Amino acid sequence: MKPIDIFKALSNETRLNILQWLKEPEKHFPKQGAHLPKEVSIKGGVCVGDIQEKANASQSTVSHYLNMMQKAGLLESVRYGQWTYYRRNEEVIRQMADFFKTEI
Amino acid sequence: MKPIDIFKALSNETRLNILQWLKEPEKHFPKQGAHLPKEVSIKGGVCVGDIQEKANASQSTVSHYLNMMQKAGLLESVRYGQWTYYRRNEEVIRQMADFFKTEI
DNA sequence: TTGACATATCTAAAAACATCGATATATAAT
DNA sequence: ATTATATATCGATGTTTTTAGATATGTCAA
Repeated sequence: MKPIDIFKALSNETRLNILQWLKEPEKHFPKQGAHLPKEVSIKGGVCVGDIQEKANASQSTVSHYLNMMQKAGLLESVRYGQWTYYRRNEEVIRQMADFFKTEI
Repeated sequence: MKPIDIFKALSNETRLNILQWLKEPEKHFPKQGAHLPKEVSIKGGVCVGDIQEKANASQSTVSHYLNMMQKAGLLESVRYGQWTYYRRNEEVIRQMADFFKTEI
């Protein structure tokens, strides 16, 4: 876990929003998983297009955001067909919250 | 409390170090308060010069760092004569840790 | 195989940030 | 008053970040 990369990733309103939206995907992305057959459940994952629509930024920008958040460890991705689903990496987020509490 | 300003302030190794050093001022700044008469105790405060020396950056850079950390709410300052003593704002830091734990 | 769609990557331009030396301000000491 | 010291602010420059359009890659459907 690299705290500075995580802080950088969170230093932007849109990225911070994305992370928070993904806490409750079904609430913030009602049409979530519309593409997926029922038997495939990518729990909590939302595809780039849905995130882009809500984030109101260009496709390349959102893709870039998601990539940097993943590199920082905040998100993880699963590819299903032509879609990439991003979800929170709760383990890292929890570690970071602990780090903040005890080391900052 | 503006989380994004706080994240920005923490997105830099030197600034992150400063905040952590100030958790244990007596440990990291042995000559702390050398200028101060005993009866004036600015608990946990360290002057800019001492911080600069340890941070190994220019005086203007460190002054700027401290100012932005203060604006973000992470630090508070007390002026005593020609010195400005900076110390952590534990209240804000705690709030931020809670925010991270519950909202991120 | 072709065409449509989702996502990633590339490229470039603008905006923001980082950093320092120089200068200003404030206080202290002589 | 002058000088010295501590800190803040200014101004300039180099670096990083942001952002989007264009293009590439990969997948699906006909």
